[in-house]
Amino acid sequence: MNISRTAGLDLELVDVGAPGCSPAELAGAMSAEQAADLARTLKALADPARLRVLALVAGNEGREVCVCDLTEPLGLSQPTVSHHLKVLVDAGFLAREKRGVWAYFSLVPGALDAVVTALPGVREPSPR
Amino acid sequence: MNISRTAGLDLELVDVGAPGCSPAELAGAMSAEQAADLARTLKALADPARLRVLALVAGNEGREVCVCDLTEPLGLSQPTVSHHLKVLVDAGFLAREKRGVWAYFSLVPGALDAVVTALPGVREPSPR
DNA sequence: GTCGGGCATTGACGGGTGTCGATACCCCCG
DNA sequence: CGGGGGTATCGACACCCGTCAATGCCCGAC
Repeated sequence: MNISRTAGLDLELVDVGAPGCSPAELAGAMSAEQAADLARTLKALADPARLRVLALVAGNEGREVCVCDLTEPLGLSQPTVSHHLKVLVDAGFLAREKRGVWAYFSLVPGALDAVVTALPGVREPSPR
Repeated sequence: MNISRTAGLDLELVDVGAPGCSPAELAGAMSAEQAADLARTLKALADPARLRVLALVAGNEGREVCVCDLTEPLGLSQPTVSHHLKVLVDAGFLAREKRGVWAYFSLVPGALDAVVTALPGVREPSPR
């Protein structure tokens, strides 16, 4: 869950010396590791159930949300919901706090914004 | 199996005092269609090769980019690159303009920003 | 200690996806 | 008109992913 990396988009020049269709080299390349990292994070978001989980948690910031609160609105079994929650926690979008028998989940502030900032060609979110 | 959402549910009578699953409905729900739609769009982004394609196209806004420009920096075969480009075009992120034998690709303005604003719990981008 | 219940993990299954080679398409140039 | 070259499509393969039932784990209640 290390998506709290510096979300600055550092562009690097790629060295394409071989002759292709155009002699000029392409700018704005994204490194393979950077792309794989971003893709992994986006894959965690690219699921209807997980998006709905995030929306539900985001819409109840004051009140904490546990697993059994989610199974019914999502229409999924408890193991499936638990699986999605684990994916979101591992991706750094949610925080799990286990109090007694219940597990409460909350949004990790700035996690979504970090993804947005890392996207190529997206305007920066409004500062502050 | 749980569509027993009887009308006239008392939204204000939320028993937040009791721990565990509260009987009240959660706020901030995202419709299933809305979630599926967003997820489909995000799946188009959640791939290292496609992210690199977007970065390459975004970094060369002035100059148009064709398929053969991308195969080498990506290290993928031409059919695979063509496939990824099709996915991005179908998702609305890229525009294809075929001039003669060559196919030139360019970013669709605002497509990425639209995704960002549809994300739950993300700040709005500055309208500049 | 024993029981009950909320949550996580496992195993299995079906469907989706990225990748490539081969091939078809199609437009420009001799 | 025929050939060449850039693209798109097809078929096949391996792999990953979402889902559930069954099961295990662990904490609080009695």
